[in-house]
Amino acid sequence: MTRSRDDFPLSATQRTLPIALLRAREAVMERFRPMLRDIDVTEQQWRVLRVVQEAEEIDATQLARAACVLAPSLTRILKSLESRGLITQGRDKNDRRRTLVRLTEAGDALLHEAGLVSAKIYAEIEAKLSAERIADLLDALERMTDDLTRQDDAGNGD
Amino acid sequence: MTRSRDDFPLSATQRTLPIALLRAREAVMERFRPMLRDIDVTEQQWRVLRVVQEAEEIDATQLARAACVLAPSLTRILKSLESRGLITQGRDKNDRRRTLVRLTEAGDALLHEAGLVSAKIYAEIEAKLSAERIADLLDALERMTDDLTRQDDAGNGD
DNA sequence: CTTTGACACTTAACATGTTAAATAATAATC
DNA sequence: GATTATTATTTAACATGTTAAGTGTCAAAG
Repeated sequence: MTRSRDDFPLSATQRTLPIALLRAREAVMERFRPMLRDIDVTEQQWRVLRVVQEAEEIDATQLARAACVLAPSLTRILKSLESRGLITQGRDKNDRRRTLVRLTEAGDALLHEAGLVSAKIYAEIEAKLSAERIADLLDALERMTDDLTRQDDAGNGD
Repeated sequence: MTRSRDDFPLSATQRTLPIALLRAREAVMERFRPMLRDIDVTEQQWRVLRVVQEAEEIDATQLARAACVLAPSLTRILKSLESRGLITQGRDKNDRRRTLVRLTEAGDALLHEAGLVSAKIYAEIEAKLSAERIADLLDALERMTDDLTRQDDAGNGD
């Protein structure tokens, strides 16, 4: 008799932004995990690959920011992806501190294949929630992120 | 002229639920991290402690679900919290497979102190975003989580 | 009562999160 | 140009995420 996956009472802790955001993200990611597992790529590696793909070439700092991974994690991820032949790392000739990352042909091929599946999954989610609801939610999330990140403690007019 | 921390172009990857939810959560948690660091408790440990506090006594499975941590993580977290004297673990006498977790007095005291700071931070967030916006967002997130988690594949009535 | 299966953790192994410290290269200053 | 500060990345150490396999307990059959 499966009692449903979440039968804990919705107490105060559950009605908070950190938990709600975490649970919502889990619900979404659950649908992508099988695909990621198929191509043997972790969530974080996938985000990194996607950002590199979109940027053609990108340095590690911007990559870390866009893919939402910390620098130490990115170091390990890039090492792993490079050893798998999916990306290449090179030094910026103008600033040799910077690492420039590019997708290899193998990496591009992998993303092309998986991208189709990913798009399909996203379409399924859209079909279930409606594109409008998703757009509204994305807007609200973006606004909140922006409002919280902005450090305009001053006039606080807004 | 601070160019703001995130000046990467809002490309397609950024406009997706997984990334938007991740970034939003980061923006929120950023405000709580100093407090957590003060009391030397990680995010996950904090969630576990909060859930235990609300439940008085709770078994590990429900605890893991409510605190959004996986069973293997919970095992380590409980071991750590127990060694710090914040919680106690006991066996359910009716079902000795189950671990029952309770807060110690020290744990209760810690949560009482930190809870005040936490509430204050949450109030600051509410002041910045408005309680209504947060409530609406929580509703939207809960609905989405529910809609995505529900396995309503037509007939298949559970 | 024994066997089988299901359930509740626990352990193991690897990847990542997180913080602090270390390296290397650039930029600023004297 | 040498010193200092800053920036970009890496390394280290510990905690957690994630999956798979292992262990002990309960429950249903035989």
